[in-house]
Amino acid sequence: MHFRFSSLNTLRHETSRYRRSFFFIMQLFRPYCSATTNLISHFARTGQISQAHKVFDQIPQWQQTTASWNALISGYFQTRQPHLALQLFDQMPQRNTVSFNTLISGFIKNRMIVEARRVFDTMPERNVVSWTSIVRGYVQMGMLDEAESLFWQMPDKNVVSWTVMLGGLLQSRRFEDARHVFDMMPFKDVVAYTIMVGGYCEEGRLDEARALFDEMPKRNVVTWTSMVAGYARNGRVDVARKLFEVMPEKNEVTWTAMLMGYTRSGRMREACEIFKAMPGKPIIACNEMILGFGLDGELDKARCVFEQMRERDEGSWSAMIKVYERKGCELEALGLFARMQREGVALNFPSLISVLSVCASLASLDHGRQVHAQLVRSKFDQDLYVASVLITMYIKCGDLVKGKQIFDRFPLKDVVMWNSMITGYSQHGLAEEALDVFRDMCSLGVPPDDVTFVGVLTACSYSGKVEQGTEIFESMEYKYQVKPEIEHYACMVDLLGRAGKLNEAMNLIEKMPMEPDAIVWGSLLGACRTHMKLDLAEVAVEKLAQLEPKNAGPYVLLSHMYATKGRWRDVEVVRGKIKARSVIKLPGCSWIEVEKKVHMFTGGDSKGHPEQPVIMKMLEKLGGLLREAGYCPDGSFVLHDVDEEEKTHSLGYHSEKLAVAYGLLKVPNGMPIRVIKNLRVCGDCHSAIKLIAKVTGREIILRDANRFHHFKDGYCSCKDYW
DNA sequence: TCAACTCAGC
Repeated sequence: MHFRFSSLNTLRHETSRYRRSFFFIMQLFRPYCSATTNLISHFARTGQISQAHKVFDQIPQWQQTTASWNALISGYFQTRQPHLALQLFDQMPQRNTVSFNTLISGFIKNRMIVEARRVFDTMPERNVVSWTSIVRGYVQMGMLDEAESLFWQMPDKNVVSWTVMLGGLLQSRRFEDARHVFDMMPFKDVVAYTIMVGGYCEEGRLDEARALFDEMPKRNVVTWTSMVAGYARNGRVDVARKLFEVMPEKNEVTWTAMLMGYTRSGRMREACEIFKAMPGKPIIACNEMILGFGLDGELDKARCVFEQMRERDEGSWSAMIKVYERKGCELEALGLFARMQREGVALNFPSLISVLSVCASLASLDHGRQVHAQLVRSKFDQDLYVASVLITMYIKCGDLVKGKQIFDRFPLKDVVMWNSMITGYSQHGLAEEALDVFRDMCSLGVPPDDVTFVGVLTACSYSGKVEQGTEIFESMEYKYQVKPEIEHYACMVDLLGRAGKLNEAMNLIEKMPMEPDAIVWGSLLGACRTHMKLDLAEVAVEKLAQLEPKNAGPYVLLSHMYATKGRWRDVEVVRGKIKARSVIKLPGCSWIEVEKKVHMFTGGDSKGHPEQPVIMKMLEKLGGLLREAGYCPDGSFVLHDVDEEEKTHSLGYHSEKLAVAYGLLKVPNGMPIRVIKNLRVCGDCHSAIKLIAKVTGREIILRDANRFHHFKDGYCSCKDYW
């Protein structure tokens, strides 16, 4: 390239021409300048920070506006790299107030309030945004006092500043103060109103929310959605629906809120209708459907939704896993968890929790350990909640030592963790240990909650500590400020009943401040059966018949009691009632089989029974497996035990024992089986497992409160392990 | 370029 300057004049002329054209070009490129800034900020906003930086590096320096620097800094904050953002800030050729504001809000986004405050204190000049940002920072950190003091110091406030403060007050449930601030606002826009409405809704103060909603001069989608969600969340689904129908405009969130109203109240028919009509079907809505179907027992439909999703997030996986866990499909849950990892989905909190629960109910220490290892790797194991679930898992799997180890590792325990340990010990019948933990907890000043007392009372009940249990029960309210709920009364009925103090148990029931439920009466009935107290048993059975008209279990128990007493006429009468209640008919079963199976569901055990359909499915699967093994060639199967004393076919498998038996079948071959449930291994359970060991040719080791039970070749040997 | 609002998960 070469230049030809003919003369100085020309040179001058040329130069000015060049200068003119330079400004002309600048003029031309000004939109281009803002276009690159836009591009950078777009990439930065969407988390593509490397793209943003690449564009920034490629453009000439004159295009690197302060705005583009700011955008880049904001991007680094957004991608959680505050150090890089700060580095960039230091390199900036010139900074404006926006740059400082970007820094403040960036630090706040990364929950670095101290750094944000430092910037705020040292920046050359502050505007409303700076003030609002820092107030918002304190609100976000829950430091409301700081937020308030700064808010009132603000030289001038705009709607946003007021709104931020209002949000903070509502967030910490200071409704009266919030209302005061709201009334003081010189100008209220839709957002301010919406926040107020949303705050009331969140608290369940629907009438106040509605009053404000009706009074608003203008509403937007968010306002409508808040109101609909408020009604939907608080069990007023039909009101929510009415509002939903008349909304001028709906978005994904609105639809999802409405859907949730139905799924949460178990109204799946309506939920389906909404889901079908919903445009776009966002992931959250799909996840909600999975949970709704699943917890309603429709596992296939839940899975169908899961499989049909175009895109899944970790919530979808955890929802499906949780559903399997809750419905007793442990292997399915583990299988899905494995697939999740194969497909490269990041481990996430809820699914790890579900899987741990699965390990606990499978009592599979091996799986449990594997999950534990993953928890350690992903650093989730430091979480107090996770640790509590881990403790429960180890204890349920019979590894009390490991459970205790984890428990001891946390110097600061929350009530949930204390409860895990107490409940764990009590389920093993280790009353002294449970009570020790309870005492430690109290002496450290951790206030026990309702769950604590269920654990403690159960421990007393299992170990026959009547006086101690009674004393604790009576001190609950005045000493610990925990109001006894129905489950505590049930524990007490169980405690007194087991100890043979049936009249006292009955007195307690009569004095209960609430209406006794099936669990309470069931506890009494169980105790009556143990102590052959017929008159009270009859009362309990009548009550149970009213509460659960379709449940034949109590009558079956009563018929056994009559049979024991030789009152055969009464047996016949009760038998009629059983038949009338045996509405479940399995294919290939005679009525008498059904009667027995119905008894299996409820087992006459004092503890409540899980969902019948799940047990039905278990029975069917178990039956199929046994049939395949040629054990029951006639197509029927009855796992029964002959009670030698009473000469009756007493089917004592309550659902949980059956679950144990079924769980055994699902553990893959070649894996050692260890089972511990919160039950003592008794004769009937033994025979079921013996049968399974024989049919499947497997060696099974079962562990209960005191012993190892070793099942092999249809025989069982026991040995103490303490 | 920076500041406010609605739908989950234990």
